[in-house]
Order: sequence, then structure tokens, then C-alpha cells
Amino acid sequence: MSMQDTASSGVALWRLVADGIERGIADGRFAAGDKLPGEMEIAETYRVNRHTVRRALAALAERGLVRAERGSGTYVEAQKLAYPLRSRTRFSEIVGAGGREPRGQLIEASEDVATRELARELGMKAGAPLVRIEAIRLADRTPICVSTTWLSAELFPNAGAVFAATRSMTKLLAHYGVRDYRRGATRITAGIVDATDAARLDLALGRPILVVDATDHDLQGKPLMTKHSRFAAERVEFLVES
Amino acid sequence: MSMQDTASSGVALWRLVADGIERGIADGRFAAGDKLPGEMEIAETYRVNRHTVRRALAALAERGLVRAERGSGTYVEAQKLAYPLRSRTRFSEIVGAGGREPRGQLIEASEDVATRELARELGMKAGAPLVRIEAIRLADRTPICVSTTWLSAELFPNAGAVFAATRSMTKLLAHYGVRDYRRGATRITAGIVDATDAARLDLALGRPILVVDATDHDLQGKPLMTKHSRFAAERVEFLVES
DNA sequence: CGAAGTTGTCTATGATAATAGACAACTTCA
DNA sequence: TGAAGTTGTCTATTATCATAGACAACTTCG
Repeated sequence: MSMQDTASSGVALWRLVADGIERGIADGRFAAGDKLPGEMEIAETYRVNRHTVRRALAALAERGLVRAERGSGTYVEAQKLAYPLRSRTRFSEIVGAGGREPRGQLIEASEDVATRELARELGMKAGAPLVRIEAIRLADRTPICVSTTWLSAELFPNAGAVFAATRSMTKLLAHYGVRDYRRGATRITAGIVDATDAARLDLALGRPILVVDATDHDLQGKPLMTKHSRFAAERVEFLVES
Repeated sequence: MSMQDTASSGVALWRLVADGIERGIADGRFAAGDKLPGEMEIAETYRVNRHTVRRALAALAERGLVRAERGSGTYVEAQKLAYPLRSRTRFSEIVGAGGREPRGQLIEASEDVATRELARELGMKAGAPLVRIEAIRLADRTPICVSTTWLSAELFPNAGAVFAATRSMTKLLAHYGVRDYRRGATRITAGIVDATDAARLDLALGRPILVVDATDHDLQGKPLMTKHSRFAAERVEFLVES
């Protein structure tokens, strides 16, 4: 097939090939680490020139989805999501910047009371009412992390329902009039996934996780929410900027 | 803006302009009969050459969305076919109500056996003989949708030939003594047209389709046929009544 | 080692995309 | 009538898209 065969669609051929391969990766036909078919074979299935296939693969490689090994083949990258940790950290922006679609999903929302630790982080008294939101975040269809978020039940009444609707912490805060916020200190540790999180993250038992604790503040420095997140270590790599 | 300014996306500039104008028509910024901004003005808003705008407008004109009048302007021509989804849904009536002439055409008819899913929909056993009818429906000469329809080969023997002659599902059923029928649950999703359907619907590659799965029942609730239809999203607008 | 298969790179050609400028043909409106 | 604004058409140039062939560099495996 060449562009002039079909009524010109305004979409480059290599883009169609790249989209096809990417869908194959997204829906699991090609798993992480798998070897893709050879360039010649791909060219035949899409009925395009090998160079067109190379263009498509180059685009995917630039986004880090695949990696070519000379003489051997092209492999699906153990697609670790590059996750820069800055003061202005937004999951949706990070995932979107990688050309993938961010999704958030509420697992559970409940009322809670502040432990001494939580109270200190959030600048309130121990025993104060909190909203606890358990959520999962995905890039395309790949689970990236599960987070437990605590917010003041007084400042953010009904926060669980709002998050369920907006599926985004940023939008949740905007709903209460918070237009911007900053991340405070972020603590990173590692651990082994427990059974609950393993199921949520579609991870095998015994695999490592990155554990991140962080508190977000408004521009005046007032604490807004504190988070306890568990990332699938095999899918993420944090970038700490110096 | 030129293609080399942005990281090359594999989508032609004129296509971006055309999509932008089409969205303006779809969401009502430009109503049917309205005059579009002049080519120069469009070129400035999108920061492209006037010739690029003309390419975009030509693509829209070929699809019948706009009509250029020399010396005067370019006008919005058509509107989408309003397609209400009710229990009594007849393609011919919907199209006829819009003052257009409905047409149906057989693409292919073949014998098939019921998968478990089809068997459940049609209330039969898996492996039961089916007739599969691939058909296209048009309003005047514009393709609206392609449908794959499955019917019991025992209840509707030779259904393919009957449809080829009558070109209407309603008439086909009447031929077997079914005087009236109702639509059951309808499932609507969206997707991207594949190469086969693109050719049948006269759609460019990469354009969206509405995917509708539905099963029709007789007045006693017995399943008659189940359909898998793909509508050209740019030509149809579903109306779900509350 | 040697053969087969893979990715990387080079040259070359034709079609398409996008830009630029100029002018004709036509409509609208004062 | 005439000026302003619109679409239609022409030539020209540059960059990108897609194809084609050939060969190098490398990996894998018998």
C-alpha cells in the first residue's frame, strides 16, 4: 500500500504502523521484554516498505517503548515510566508527557481520624476527622501505583465522591477552590508488595515496590493532603532533579 | 507553523485544520448554512499558508460538509443524521424522516456457527447454524453504517438471498412472518475504522466509528437477530431518549 | 568457523506536503 | 460605477514521505 492508493488521509503511513504496534504493546500482544517481529515481517504484514517500518520503530524508540538491538531484534522495553520528582508533580502531566494516557480510579473512600503522625503532617490535632482515599493510577492500561491519600474532612467535605467523579487529585482540589499546589518533602523507600497491592497492581507476589510518602501544600505553605503511594518498581523509575 | 517546527507527528497540517473546522461544525460554533471565516482569516488563526487551508476546505467539501461559493465565501453544508435510539428503531424510517432516501445493500452472506457469545444473545446453543449477513446502509448515496447481522439458519433459511432481494431487514423478517419486532439493550462504543470498513464506508483511515451491538426481539421477547454495526461517526449522531 | 537472520546506513527516485507570490473571476455593498 | 473582499488558478521552491536496492555490522545457532 502506498499513500496514493487510498484517498490521502492526511496521516502518514509510518504513523499507522507505529499506532498498530503500540496498540499491540498496550493490549498485551507484545509483552515487556518480548522480541517484535523482524522489520521485514512487519513490513509485509502492513504492506509497506521496510524503511517505513523503521520510521515507525524509530518513533516508538524515541518514546522509550521499544529498543532495537543490532543483529538480534527489536524488543519491547521494560517500559519504566520516567517519573521526575519536582515540587510541581502531577501524575497526569508525567504520564501524558510520555505519550501515554493517565487514568485514576477510586478504590475506596472512607472516614478516618488523624494519628499523631498524620496530624503533624497535616498541621492539625490528633483525632481530627479525615477523609481517606484509596486510589489506583494507570498509564494506558498499565497500573503504575496505588495511593492512600488523607485530607481534612472539614476542609474537603465529601472529598471521596468528588475524587470518584474527577478521578484526579488536581481536579479535586480545584473543586474546592485550590488552583495550584506544591509538593513538600518526598520520602522514598522500598519494600515488598503485599497481597492486596499485588492484586491491585497486577504484580506477582514478592516483587519490589517503591514507597513514597509526600505532603502537598498550597502556595501559602498550608498542608492540603498527605499521601502514601506504592509504585510497581519494575514499571517506574524516579528522576530526582539536582 | 510548519511541520518541522513541531516534532513531526505523522499527521498532515491540512488534516489538523480540517479536523478543527469539522469540530467547529460538530459542536455548533458553525451552524448549517453559516459562512465560515475567509481563507485568509483561517490561515491566520491556524498560522498556516492559505493553500493549506484550501486543502483542508477541499477535503471537507469533498465529504459534503462545506460548499465554497466563489467571490462570496465558504458555507456549512450538511448536518449529521440524527439517529434516535428507541425500542422501535428502523433505519429506513429514521433516514426517511430526514428527507433522505434509505438504501441497503448486501455485501456478503455466509453460513456460520454460533460462538458462545452469539448463542447467548440469540438464545440458542453454541455451535448452532447461523446466517451471517454483511450489509451496508446508505442515506441517499452516503454510506452510514456497515452491519454484521446474525440470524438462526433454522428459523430463517436462505436469509441471505432474501435480504439481497429485499435490501431491508424489516422486509426480510416480514418474509418469514415476523410482523413487528423490538430492539433490546444497545451497547455503544467507539473505535477507529479498520481498512475493510474504511473502504466500505468511504472513510479515511484513522477516522472514528461508533460501534453498536444490539439484539432485536419479537413481541414475545424471543431473540430474532443480533447485530454488530459500525457507523461513520462523522455522519451520525445518536440520540438517547431519557 | 560459517550460514542465516537481524538491525544500521548509504544512495537514489518519485510523490506528496507546505510555503510563497501573483493575478483572474466573482460577489457584495456603498 | 467602483472599491473591497472573496474564492479559483497558476508557477515555483523546499522539505518530508515512501519506495527501492545494496551492503555493512552484528547476533545467534548449528
